[in-house]
Amino acid sequence: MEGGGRETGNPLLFLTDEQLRKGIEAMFFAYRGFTADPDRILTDMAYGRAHHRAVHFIHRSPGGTVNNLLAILGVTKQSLNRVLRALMEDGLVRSEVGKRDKRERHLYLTEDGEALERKLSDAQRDRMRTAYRAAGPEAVTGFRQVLEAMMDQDMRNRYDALKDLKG
Amino acid sequence: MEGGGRETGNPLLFLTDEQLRKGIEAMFFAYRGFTADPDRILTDMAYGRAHHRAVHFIHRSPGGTVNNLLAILGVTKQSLNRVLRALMEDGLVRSEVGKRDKRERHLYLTEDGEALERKLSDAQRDRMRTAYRAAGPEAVTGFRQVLEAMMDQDMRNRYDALKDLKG
DNA sequence: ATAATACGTCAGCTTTGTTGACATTCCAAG
DNA sequence: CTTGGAATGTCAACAAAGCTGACGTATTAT
Repeated sequence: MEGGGRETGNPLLFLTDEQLRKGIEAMFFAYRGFTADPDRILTDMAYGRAHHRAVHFIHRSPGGTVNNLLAILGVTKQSLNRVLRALMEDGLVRSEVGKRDKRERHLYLTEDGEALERKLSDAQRDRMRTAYRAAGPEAVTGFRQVLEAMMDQDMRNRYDALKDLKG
Repeated sequence: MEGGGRETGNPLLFLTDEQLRKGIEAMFFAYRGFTADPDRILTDMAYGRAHHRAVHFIHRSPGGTVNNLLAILGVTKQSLNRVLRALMEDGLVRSEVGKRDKRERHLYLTEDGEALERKLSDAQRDRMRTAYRAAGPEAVTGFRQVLEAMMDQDMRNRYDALKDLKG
């Protein structure tokens, strides 16, 4: 019984398949909650998660180029273009031709775009805040540590690049 | 400056918008990593994430009914049916007419289905294990606490129901 | 001059979700 | 025993959001 413990008083009990499975399922169900509030807001206005992501990251690095955003999101330009076109037609995003390099388009949120971003991130932050508060500061540190260790290297790079912008 | 701190030596610094934003972005990028390995395996065999989820939860509660699975996954029966049909045609899932209630179909993985499940969950567990090991046991506790606090109530119920099966 | 880059766009395909409608089978209550 | 409702399956049609491939057009770099 207690199969596979290499040492007595095993300090690695948190690495059992049971523990890992619980982590996997927690991740699955929690991600649902994580996206639930924005999803509700977005479907009311004929947008989806893709629009949310675009709006979020344009807000995060205003003036970024299309290629830049493409790299962060990891989708094809055709897919992103469809989303950006809709957002620009609806006046939530505007693009400026680059000064140094006129091939580039720099992306910005309009006032309306910022308003939507605030609405979405308020909802998502509220949930996050509630969860953080319930779990406590030490749990939050652990939460972030595990998530960061779970990223692919290139995801980690994208995440770190964003972190450097302000914080 | 340091806007909005209600107390000096504020013990709630982990609840700043900056901290929350980092958590949100960490969640976004980490979920990519979380699904990356299974996704790679699945596209090689013309399956997608939906098939993975079905296989996972059938494995978790063998003999569960279609309705049961529907409740866990939170999709329409039409959507699930398409996935289940493919899995059954390919001999990975079998369904048994209920003994007590013959309207119900009880779902099981075949040997091939179990083999696929193992392949997928091995990949996912490997990543989880690496992340857990890197972060350490205390971080793992915090990770789970925050995730659980982030779930909607009904997600939490589904999660807890699965937990009770074995662990 | 020519090649490469950044961007946009057309067309077509896939996965996975959605509604709505309808048939079948079966349990249970009247 | 009939009938209502539950559980299931299936058809059709559609949408969101991803993909590939091809092509055009500025613009910059070599």
